[in-house]
Amino acid sequence: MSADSTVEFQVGMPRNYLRPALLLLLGEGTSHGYELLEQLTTLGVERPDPGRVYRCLRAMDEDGLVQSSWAPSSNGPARRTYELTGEGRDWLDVLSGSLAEVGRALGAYQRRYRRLAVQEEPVR
Amino acid sequence: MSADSTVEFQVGMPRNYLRPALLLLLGEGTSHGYELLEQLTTLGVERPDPGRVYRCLRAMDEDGLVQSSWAPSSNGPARRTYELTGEGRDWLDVLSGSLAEVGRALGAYQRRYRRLAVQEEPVR
DNA sequence: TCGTGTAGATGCACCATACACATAGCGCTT
DNA sequence: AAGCGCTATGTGTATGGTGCATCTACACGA
Repeated sequence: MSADSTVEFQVGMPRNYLRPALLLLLGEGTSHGYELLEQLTTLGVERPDPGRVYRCLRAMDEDGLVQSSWAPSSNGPARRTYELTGEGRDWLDVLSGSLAEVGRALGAYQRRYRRLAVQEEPVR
Repeated sequence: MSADSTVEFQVGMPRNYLRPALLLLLGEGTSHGYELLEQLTTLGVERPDPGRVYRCLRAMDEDGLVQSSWAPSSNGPARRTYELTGEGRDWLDVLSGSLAEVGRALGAYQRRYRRLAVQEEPVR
């Protein structure tokens, strides 16, 4: 960085990314919040907020995208396990399509950035 | 959609996408807010909010990422033209890197989604 | 002079996100 | 049995990004 940069700024994952991410994980297999919390890191959610994840799951439950049921654990308290519903599966398809569009836009960004980068730094 | 879906939900562009988008456009050439507003659609910002764009430009001006100056227009009111500074160029590099990471995560998402899609619908 | 396009800007409400914190079961050690 | 750490699920709340409405002002043609 050329300056000291008291400016701090970060870009993040797409808006409302949590829902499609959880839907995908649940599409891969029934699971519970605590486990999903760990698996989210494999989808780009660096340090998932437990509160947000649990709230999101409950919201999707109320919306009928997932179905929940309690299941005992061998080494801890009971778990609320979530299962993808048909409607949830449909939404997974829709949202993955939206994310694909976002991905394409980001691809366009990268191509234009690289074009800019090589023409400004032909040296090196 | 299988159900009536009173549920409406949309994923959007990455959080704080506007800043890197504007920095890229300004990297491609000095411009003014109203023009940038139109060019943003080419970077995935579907219906850019004028208020937000102007505010973002002013904020980057205060942060020293861009430099502004007034220029007369041939067919309308004067324009505040923005030019990328060295620090702005540095931030463009940083932010495009972050966006690349987001893009990679989205790529991972898509691969896993497709794997799921083909294994559940081997027909067709 | 009235409408339309250009150009820039403010006010504000909403909602996603981030962060802190609370609760509780279970196994293990002291 | 008490304390500790891990598992597991939540609630409360502040912050701030985002969307929407609105305002001003200039230029130009009908």
